[in-house]
This record gives sequence, C-alpha cells and structure tokens, in this order.
Amino acid sequence: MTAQTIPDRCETCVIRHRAICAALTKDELKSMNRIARQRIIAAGQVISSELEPGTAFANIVSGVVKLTKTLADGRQQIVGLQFTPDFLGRTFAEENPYSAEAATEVELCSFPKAEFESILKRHPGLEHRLFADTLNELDAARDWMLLLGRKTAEEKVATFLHMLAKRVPNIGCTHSEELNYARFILPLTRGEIADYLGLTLETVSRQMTKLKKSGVLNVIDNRDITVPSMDALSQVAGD
Amino acid sequence: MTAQTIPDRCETCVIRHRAICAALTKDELKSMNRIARQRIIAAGQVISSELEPGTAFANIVSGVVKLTKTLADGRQQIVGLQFTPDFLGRTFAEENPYSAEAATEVELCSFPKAEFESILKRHPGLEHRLFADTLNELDAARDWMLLLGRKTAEEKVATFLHMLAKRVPNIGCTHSEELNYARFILPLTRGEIADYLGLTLETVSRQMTKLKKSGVLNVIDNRDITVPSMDALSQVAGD
DNA sequence: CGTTATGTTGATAGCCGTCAACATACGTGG
DNA sequence: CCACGTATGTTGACGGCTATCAACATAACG
Repeated sequence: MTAQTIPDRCETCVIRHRAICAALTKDELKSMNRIARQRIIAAGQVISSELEPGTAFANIVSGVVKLTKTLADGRQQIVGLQFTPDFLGRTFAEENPYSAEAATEVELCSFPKAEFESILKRHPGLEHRLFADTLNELDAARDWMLLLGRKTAEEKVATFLHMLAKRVPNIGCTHSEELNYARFILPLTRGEIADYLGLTLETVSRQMTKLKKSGVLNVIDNRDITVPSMDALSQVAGD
Repeated sequence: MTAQTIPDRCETCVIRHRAICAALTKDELKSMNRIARQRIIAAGQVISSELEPGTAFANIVSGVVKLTKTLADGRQQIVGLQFTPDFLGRTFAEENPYSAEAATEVELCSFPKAEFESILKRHPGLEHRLFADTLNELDAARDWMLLLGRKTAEEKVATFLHMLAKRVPNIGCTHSEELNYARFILPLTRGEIADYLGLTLETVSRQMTKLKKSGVLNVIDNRDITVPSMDALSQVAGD
C-alpha cells in the first residue's frame, strides 16, 4: 500500500474525493499540499474584489461563497453561488471579473496564484478537471439567464429554493436522491436572495409567505426551511 | 519553408488565425482538416436541439448563431450569441443543454463528434484553447446576468447594441478601436432581441424609437444601425 | 396582388418596485 | 438585567415600468 504517501491533512480531508484534488495523482497531491494553506473567512468578508488582480485560488471546504457584480449606481447582481467542494478563482486572467464574498463562515484550502498556475501548467489532468467544472458552471449560468429573463417572481423563488435543497447540506436526513423531502438552513438573507434573483427583498419576502401559505414550504425562524414535497416545489418552479 | 504542408483550404481560411485552429500545430491542422466539412445553414434553421445528443462540433466561419433555452409553456431566452470565429458545441456532455439556431445564414467548418473528441484527447494544446474560450464565455454569461437581473429596458437595448457594434462586421470602416462611430446590420429581429434581453418585442421597438429620437442612434430601414458616438451609447448602457 | 413576416404605435392592465411602518432578534454597554 | 441601536424580516399602500392586447404600416415573397 502507498496510502501513507498521501499528506495527512489530505487523507482526512472531507472534500478529498470531490474537489479538484480528486483529479490528482499522489505526487501531484503532494505538490499541491506543499503550497496549500487553510483559511477561515467570517461571514460578510470579501475574498476577492471586482476589477482587482487575484492573488490566490482555493477549494471551498465548507460554507457558501457569493460572486457579485455591481453597477456604478450600486445595483447589484449575484452571478454565482459556490458551495462545498467548488473551486474558486479565475484562471488565465489578470483581473477578477467579479467579487467573491463569504455568505456564511467559509473554510478555504487556498493556493497562491503563481504556484498554482505553475502546477497547472505541468499537469494537463488538473486543467482538464477545471475545464469540466467550468463547462458545468457555464451551463448553470445559462440556466440562471433563463430564470432572470423569463421567470415570474414566484417561479424564481421556488427555483432558488429547489436548487438550494439539492446543493446545501440537509438537516437530519441523508442526501437520498429519491427522498421527496428536504430541510435546510438558508445561507442568504432576503436581500441577498433578491440580488441573486433580480428582485427586491420585499418581493422575495412576499413570495416566501405565499409559498408558505400554499403549503409548499414550512418555515421555522425565517432561515430554517422544510420542503414537504420537492415535486410540488419543482412544479411551482416552472420546469 | 514548410508552409506547403498546411492544407489548402486552411491556408486560405479567413478564420485560420483567430479560431481554435490558431492553437494547432501543422500536423494537428492536417488531422483536423481530414475530418472537417464545410456546411451552409440557412437563416432560421436549427443546428442542434436542446436535450438531444450532439453529433458535431464546428467553427463559425461567417454568420450569427443563437443559443436558446425554452420553458414548457413556450417562454424563450437566448442564452448566448456566437459570432465569427467562435466554436460551437458542448464538449464532455452527452446532451445539449440548449438549442443552437442560425440567426443569419451561417457558414460552418464542422467536425464529427467522435473524431473531434479523439483528437482533443490527444492534444492538450487544443483543450487549453477551448478552456480559455469557455472561461471568456462564462464571463460574458455573467455580464449578461447583471443585465437581465438589474438593468432597465433602455439600458438593456443600449448594452445590446453596444456589444453588437463591437462584435459584428461594421460597414464601410475599419474596426479601429479608437473610432467612436459604428455602423452595422442587426442580425436579429425585434422578437429575437427581446428574447435575448428578457423583454417583449414591443418594448424593444419602443426603446429603439426612444434612442433614435434622443439622437444616440440613426436607423435606416429598421436593420441598418448607425451609432454616431459609441461613448454616448455606452453612457446610456449604464456601465 | 394577396399572404405572411416584421415592425411601430397606442390603450390598458398587472406585476413588481418603492416608500413606509412595524416586528423580531441580536449584541453592546450601562 | 434592561435599554438601546442595528440588522433582518414582514406587511401594507401606492406608483411606475413593462407586458398585454390590438390596430395599423411596411416589406418580402410566391
């Protein structure tokens, strides 16, 4: 067995087999481990700013990160939400096209820009993995364009909750695919949800109330959401 | 000199040095040429359908292709516009996440799926180029999310025309970057523009009239657009 | 010359944004 | 422990931007 050659913290890492690290050989993993650094980011802290040069890349070990773009007069749009084993950072660009901000407390496994790009250059397998991830993100972005351009406020909120239920850790149940039930904690405020859906926070609040009254949701304490039937939610979401 | 080893039609190809072919060595170019086939698609024809397996990839030699997604009840959103030397096709996925349709007459240089993927697997340089292109498309998609979620109808139309002026061949002038003037032919109908901007065709028409009256545009024959000052247009676009 | 596709303009309606008041939770400091 | 300020969330009243419905104009085409 050569398992001992894997760095300890990678061996015990919860995202070892789901993050980009899954695409690495043992030697590559060692190189990555040598430059990796763990970081805890408090909720609300900016990780990297729009139009400024990036300094690092990172895996999200836990927590939720929002990617935002802002117009000159302050109007803001969340253009991406990233969850647990997602990779953070725009490769092959000097400047960030958007800001990254911790929506919850976030745990990162971070890599300095220059060193990471140097490893990337030498390992086509890693680049292939990043490419595949990027294609999936592009698909997700285009799904969201359909939502932003053509869905009603109610459909937008329902679609958002449906997506969250599938991507965020659920409470007190396994992540069984057949399970037609979900319970989770909202990682975003009403205002942030609005910025993700192209709405105002008041409209988001009203639609949540509406979904609650129609029995599609049970809401405890404003952040603790229960979905009795994911099928019903999917119905309201419009696709 | 080894220039003679480049296939004739590639040697004379107008997108030879701008399409993905620019990332190929002479030998790779020969392999690609062997499987390439020229195709002319009439305006309005579907190139590939949503949720169906793709059968080919292609370079756009000339023309404009729209990528669309449609909800069950018929609401449609254009999630991408592709122009002259863009690459068409979703690598590493069985099914297309969206439809591709010719907006104008389109000239393609097309490659069968299996053969292209086989070449791709053997040539990391080609994959690197596709990766870089995909990252740019993701950035563009996120810019569009900001437009769809947060911009007004007038800003949307102005942003769209500004983007077109920079990407579509202009009439009677070089593509000089400093030139604060543009003239081009709209490749889309009012209805298609609406589907790209998350509006109705009536609203698009009204905003075009408004921009015309305010002097930001000169419109001849509904499709022939002149922009006297790109700066002024950019101003109205809101960024 | 009729038919169809495309585009413009007007009247009206409705969804969602804006403004505002109030409720609740949380943390800080007296 | 309570007072206070701040952040977050809900609900109501009202208004405006954009969708809807409709009539008409123009161009393209067989």
